[in-house]
Amino acid sequence: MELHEPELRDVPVTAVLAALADDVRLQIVRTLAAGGEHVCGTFELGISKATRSHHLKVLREAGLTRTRIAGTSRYVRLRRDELDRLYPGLLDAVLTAPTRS
Amino acid sequence: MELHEPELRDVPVTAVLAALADDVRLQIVRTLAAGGEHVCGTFELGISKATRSHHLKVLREAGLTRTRIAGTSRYVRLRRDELDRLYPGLLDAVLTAPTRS
DNA sequence: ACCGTTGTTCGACTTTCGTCGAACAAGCTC
DNA sequence: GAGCTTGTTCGACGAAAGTCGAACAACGGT
Repeated sequence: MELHEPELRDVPVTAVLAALADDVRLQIVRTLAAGGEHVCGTFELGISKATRSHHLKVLREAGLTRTRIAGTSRYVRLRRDELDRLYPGLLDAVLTAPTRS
Repeated sequence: MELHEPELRDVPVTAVLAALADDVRLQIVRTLAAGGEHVCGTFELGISKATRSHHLKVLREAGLTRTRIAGTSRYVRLRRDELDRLYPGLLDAVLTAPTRS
């Protein structure tokens, strides 16, 4: 399986912002921001696995996450260092924002 | 004319991000970031005035801009101080991003 | 009062997006 | 290999967003 993980500098800012402008994806990012790798299936999102797969794809193709395949599972992690370097303050601003349901 | 200009803290982060996640609106924000007030009609956007009006409304209702009415013109300005206070780094990160396209 | 300017609002249309069930692919275990 | 688990892909659907022309409203000037 070929995973499309673009260079962050090749992704339009608007695509990065659009990826973050969704409640479900923001919840995923918040979870990932705790650090480390997370298995796709362990997110508590209240959506179908098809939709979860879709959102994770959006995040990955926006350059926000990286995915490692191991067996039947996929381990996702936030590309925090790269994000902080290219968009300093962005992630922090989004993550420290109040979690209005 | 009643202008809807919400308190920034009452706007969901996702709405702020969504407002910024559009090329036309980002161009408007970049122009406004130069400082001062700008008359609606002076933006060079290559779109119809109906569409321009729509985008300015989105920005205003996302808490990003403030509009002052004077005669038949409207003067728009960026709510930079409030934005920097509530989302430190966000605007800078977006504005310093390469202007691809 | 008339006309031009400025900007909003109203359909209408097209495209994009979020969502799901079903089918599929790949791996693990027995 | 059979069966289970994990996750993606494929339509399909409804909702939302971007776009426009046309109509409208408000103001200013002559």
